[in-house]
Amino acid sequence: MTDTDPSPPTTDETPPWLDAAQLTTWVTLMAFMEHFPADIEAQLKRDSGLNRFEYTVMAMLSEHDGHELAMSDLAGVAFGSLSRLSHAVTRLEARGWVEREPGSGGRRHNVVRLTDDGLAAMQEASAHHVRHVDEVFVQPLTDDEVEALGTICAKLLRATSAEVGDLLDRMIPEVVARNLDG
Amino acid sequence: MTDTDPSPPTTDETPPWLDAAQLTTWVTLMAFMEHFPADIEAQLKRDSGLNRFEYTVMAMLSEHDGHELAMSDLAGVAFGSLSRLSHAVTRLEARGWVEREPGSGGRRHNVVRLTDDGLAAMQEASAHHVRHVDEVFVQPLTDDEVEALGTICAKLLRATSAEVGDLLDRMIPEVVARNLDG
DNA sequence: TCAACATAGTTGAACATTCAACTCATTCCA
DNA sequence: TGGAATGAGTTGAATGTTCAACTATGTTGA
Repeated sequence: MTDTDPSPPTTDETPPWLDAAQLTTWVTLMAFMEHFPADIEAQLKRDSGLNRFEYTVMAMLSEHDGHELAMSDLAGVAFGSLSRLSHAVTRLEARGWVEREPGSGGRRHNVVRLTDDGLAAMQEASAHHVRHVDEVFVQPLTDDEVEALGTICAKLLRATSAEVGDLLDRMIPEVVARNLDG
Repeated sequence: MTDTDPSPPTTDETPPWLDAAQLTTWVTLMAFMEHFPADIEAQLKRDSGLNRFEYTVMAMLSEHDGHELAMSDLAGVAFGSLSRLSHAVTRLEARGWVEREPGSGGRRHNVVRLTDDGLAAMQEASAHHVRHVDEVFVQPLTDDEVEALGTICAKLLRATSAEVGDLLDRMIPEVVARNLDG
């Protein structure tokens, strides 16, 4: 595989490292990945004692019919592994915010349901969260930037995993429908 | 505080939840924050047995004069807390890739230095990493998208923390200089 | 009908990060 | 000179995530 042509990149060989513009964005993105999620976590922890994953789990439950979802489906829409979800549900169960139930009907899938306390906690939590998201996401960006960010993240996500890309494509219309007229 | 005017938002009250476009991007961003860093981690772990933070620490050391940096400075440029860094350095030290040294000169700051083994490991690691970054970041995006992503992440970052925004502004010219002619 | 396999979920141990407590040197100023 | 206070760094316990092993149900096909 000794490639004697040093011209355009896209070969099997090591690609060149980033140019100035790419490097600037890459470093910014690294900083973003480190600090932005941590900021969201901190707000949730402070205001509701929940971490980001637990909040997402509760939010997804609260949006769905009967406030319940099968473990695997919930893991998918909350973007986590089944194991991570199982541990998280154990913690939420201990606080009385969700309960496990052996699969309704013939299905052997276990479902998780939000309790009344859980729903109340969720409403309280989301009031704070909405304010924070407004501050750190809605206010700083123009409409064009919001759109561009969505497009770019979707592309990058698809480059790392086609499955996640597909999951997102299926999920987004549902999320939008649930939130805008549910 | 019963607000009887349901018109424009930006008051002290709870802002409205996201519109369809914002929601689409927000969900995509949540998925991105969950999966993209995990994908980078997985590549580093698989190819070099390092996590993202450890890789960044070693990369920053390898770029600096004498391959050494004071703990606090290193924590800053690697975007982590001093405690996290101290634990990470303990792990890297155990593998013989870095060594601690009581502050050179009069200063009482401890410095960390990359060993020869560490530098070799880093060169091996970065060869794999460069290929992966090319695949999941450079190839999927146009030049305009790269630029837009940098701008947007910087804005969001600044909205969550002015300090991190400032740190980045100071850091980026240095990183670019070190990588393009060092 | 039985064995093999796949799917859904749980669990415990290992590991990384956070948090709060601590040490040690340095500076400030009284 | 001699404390407070400050900054740098370490440490151990608590928490959350991952990983691999495990259970249990369901499905397939000989």
